[in-house]
Amino acid sequence: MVTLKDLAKALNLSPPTVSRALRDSPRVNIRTRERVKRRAREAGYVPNHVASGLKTSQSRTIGVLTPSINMSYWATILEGIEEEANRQGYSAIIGITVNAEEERAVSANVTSMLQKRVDGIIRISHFTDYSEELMTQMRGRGIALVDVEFDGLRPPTDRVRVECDNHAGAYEATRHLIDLGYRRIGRIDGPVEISMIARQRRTGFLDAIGDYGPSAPEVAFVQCGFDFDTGLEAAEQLLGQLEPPLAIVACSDEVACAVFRVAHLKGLHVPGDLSIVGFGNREISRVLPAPLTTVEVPAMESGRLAFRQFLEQMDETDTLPRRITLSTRLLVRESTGPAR
Amino acid sequence: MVTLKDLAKALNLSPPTVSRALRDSPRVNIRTRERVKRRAREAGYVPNHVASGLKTSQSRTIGVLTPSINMSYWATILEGIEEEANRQGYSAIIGITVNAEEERAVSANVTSMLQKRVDGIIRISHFTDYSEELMTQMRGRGIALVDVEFDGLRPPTDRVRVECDNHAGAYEATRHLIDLGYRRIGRIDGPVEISMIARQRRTGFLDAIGDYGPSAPEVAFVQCGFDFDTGLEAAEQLLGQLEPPLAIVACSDEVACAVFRVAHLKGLHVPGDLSIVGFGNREISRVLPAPLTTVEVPAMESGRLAFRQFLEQMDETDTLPRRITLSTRLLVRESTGPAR
DNA sequence: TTGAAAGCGGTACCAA
DNA sequence: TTGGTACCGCTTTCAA
Repeated sequence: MVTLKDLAKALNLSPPTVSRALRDSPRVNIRTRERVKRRAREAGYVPNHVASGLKTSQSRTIGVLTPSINMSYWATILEGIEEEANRQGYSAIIGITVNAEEERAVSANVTSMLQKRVDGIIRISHFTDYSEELMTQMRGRGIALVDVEFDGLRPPTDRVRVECDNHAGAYEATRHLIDLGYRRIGRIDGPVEISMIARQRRTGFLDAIGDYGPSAPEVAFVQCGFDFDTGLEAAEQLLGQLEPPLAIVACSDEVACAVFRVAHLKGLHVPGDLSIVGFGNREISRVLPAPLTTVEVPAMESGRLAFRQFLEQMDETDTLPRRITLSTRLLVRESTGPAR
Repeated sequence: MVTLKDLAKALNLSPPTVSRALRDSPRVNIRTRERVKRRAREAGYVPNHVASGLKTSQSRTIGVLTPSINMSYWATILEGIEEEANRQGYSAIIGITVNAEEERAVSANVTSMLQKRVDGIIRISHFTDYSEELMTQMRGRGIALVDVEFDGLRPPTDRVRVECDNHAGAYEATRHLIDLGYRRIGRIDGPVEISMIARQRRTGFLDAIGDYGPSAPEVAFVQCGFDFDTGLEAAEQLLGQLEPPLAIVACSDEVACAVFRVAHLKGLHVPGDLSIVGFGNREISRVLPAPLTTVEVPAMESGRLAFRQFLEQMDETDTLPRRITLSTRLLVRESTGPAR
């Protein structure tokens, strides 16, 4: 396995010179540079990033903490991070931090990332902040921190956050149904006791309703998680009422699917008998028998942006805390139609 | 930032002793060990894996090449790898290698992985093998190679492969429909010109039909990719026929969704007017208005297994090439019913 | 423009 | 059971 030293010997140069040449330093004669690079290529030399990282204390590696890589929303954010990181010559190591035991998982993963000397950590959709202990460690090591879609009730205000505009998204989705003429609208909320995102979406919904003043439609509320299974129960509650709503705003695409399913079981036609709006534009919403009207969130873009925020932090001497909110967009498809 | 040397000084010990103590070497007095470890904890010492990696030339990092992290099948495999890797104290760095330019993407990613001195590379669902150049590099560096769901027509026979039993899966799915009494079955094949998996599934289908001898049902074939969009066209072809089949075996869940969609547009009831079987048990198949009968493939398990195969290779002096095939299982849900 | 020496933070080897 | 020394592969002074 050829090393930089080997190269130097073969070329009759010193290691520092070869090192500089390989990095295109102007302090090396241009012809020497070419000679070195050609030789390196011929010899199949592969620079050892762990060695250079040791010296420079820059690993060109970031850690990414995510609740899952198997749900398209988070996975898409992850993909954005990954893509941008690779483009910039960084690698990402991923830690999966299942919600159930977020704290412990985070701690274990962060420890491992610290050992690998990551330059920064990006965290997707977490509920609780890092422990004080971890924060001390990370600050002491100058690790750049970015949060994407932080979902806890007390988001960290001293750092950089990237998120999408849940309020506006829910507002627009609701408005869409009202404009279609619905006078009685069902709302399936997310887990508002724990989730900031669920709250923002609810508020968006309520504000849309409120903005219609006295002519605002009547509202029926139920609540569940963001997932399909709890969504099923919520949908049954809502559609099991004596006079069920003819239009429903769900807190997520998964829950919208659940509504769809229950409607199907009850022989309700979508959108003829029931209009449904989801949230997220997950892949699934596009491939349903009747594609879902939903709120598109720029997940990939938010991942890319998060990485760029990390890079900026690396350059800055001190970072000013900030929050970046990405706009959403309503996608009208086939699950909503005019009220009869 | 406290280093091992700092610790040694503070404890009045030599660095080697501290190093051993931290790794629980029996060559260190048990009481010294405890003392060292306690002190390390108090001091907030975090071992530097990049330094130790430099010395031991073991990075405890693997590279994973995947076409996407955003489609549940591959993402699930990835999750399995990731999970098992973390459990064993490894990290994974991920390279996304879009099909369109697989070769170039692979090469760029592998180069970056080599620079990071990964101990091995696991590759998910690729069509073409590594270039000779890369193979030489990787062999020279003793990098352990594992393939999961290699999909090319000429799979590498000199390495370790993990895959699921596509043939048996398709066989069982087909048999299921025949047993339900269908006498005319539609088949939507995957991209058999390029994909081994598509071929295996087709063969499974054909063998199931063939095994019924003279009483075998009639068959109508169309073909597309594994994705929803091309599936749409295929489904239209099949269901647009004068006498369309009443049961369809699709090459993937995405394509099955497309069939569902087209059936919906034509006012066909599933499974009343049309039975559909998918392949993959992607999340989506579970949350459709009528959940899909499909073939479950143990994706998570195959990821875990792939990592374990990597670990075994690390231990072995020379690896014997092998192929490990995981069984599939038919999940009967609501998209199939008896023929009328 | 180039090179010598030192060191990044650990670990392996050998000696004590 | 412990310590001294060298070294992993590269980069950063500083001097030539």
